[in-house]
Amino acid sequence: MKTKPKNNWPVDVSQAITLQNQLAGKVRSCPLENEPRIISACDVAFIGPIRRQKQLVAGVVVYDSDSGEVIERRAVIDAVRFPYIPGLLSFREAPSVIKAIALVKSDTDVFLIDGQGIAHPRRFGLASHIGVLIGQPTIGCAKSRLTGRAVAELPAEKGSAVELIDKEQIVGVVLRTRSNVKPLYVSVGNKITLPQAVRVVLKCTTKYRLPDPARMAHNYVTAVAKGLIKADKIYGE
DNA sequence: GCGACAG
DNA sequence: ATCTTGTCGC
Repeated sequence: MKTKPKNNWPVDVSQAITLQNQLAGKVRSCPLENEPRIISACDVAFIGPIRRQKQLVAGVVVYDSDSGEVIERRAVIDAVRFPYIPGLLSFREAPSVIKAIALVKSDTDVFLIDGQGIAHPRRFGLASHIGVLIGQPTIGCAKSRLTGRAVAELPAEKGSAVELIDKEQIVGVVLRTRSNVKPLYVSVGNKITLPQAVRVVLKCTTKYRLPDPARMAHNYVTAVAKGLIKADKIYGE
């Protein structure tokens, strides 16, 4: 019989932190070979009222940045197995996101993840964790700050960016994707450089704060969570 | 001990 | 993340 490629997800906080410190050494910020065209955005939505959220929806939207069209999209329903703890978000969302990514048939140049990459206390946020486990390029694209401070005042115009520094290290950038609107926090997830990550985010951001594929992924998983669209596969009971 | 804290 | 109405501004 065959051995199923299974990952060991800690159930304990100290074990989770130890694993992050261990896997952080596998993150690579090497340049992306060719110009990224196919961008796959991943996001998660929770099912039910705030108290009874025992399941979540993890989804992926494969986007062609040349045509602006969606090539493919997949979603899975899974059981929630870890609480939300700042700094340990990946243990709550990554297992399910990886299951959704496994259903995607199209090839992807880079994955856009809703959360931090190395802009994390242990340099191993959700985007880095997913990137290392799937061995693919990932970009951390968060809507708020986890750690670090901007080195300067961020101009109000779209396109402006200032470095995000944490403990003497440049861990990401605060990026204005829309004039006079709260910025995004972009960081390297895996197998990409920070300048390239910023370029990708700006390239697929048109009229909203979030990059188009990220926004589409968010709307998609929200619709599945509300039962308006069917999931491709159900794992959790 | 106090404040901060991705989704 | 989720709950939840109207309101201010381009």
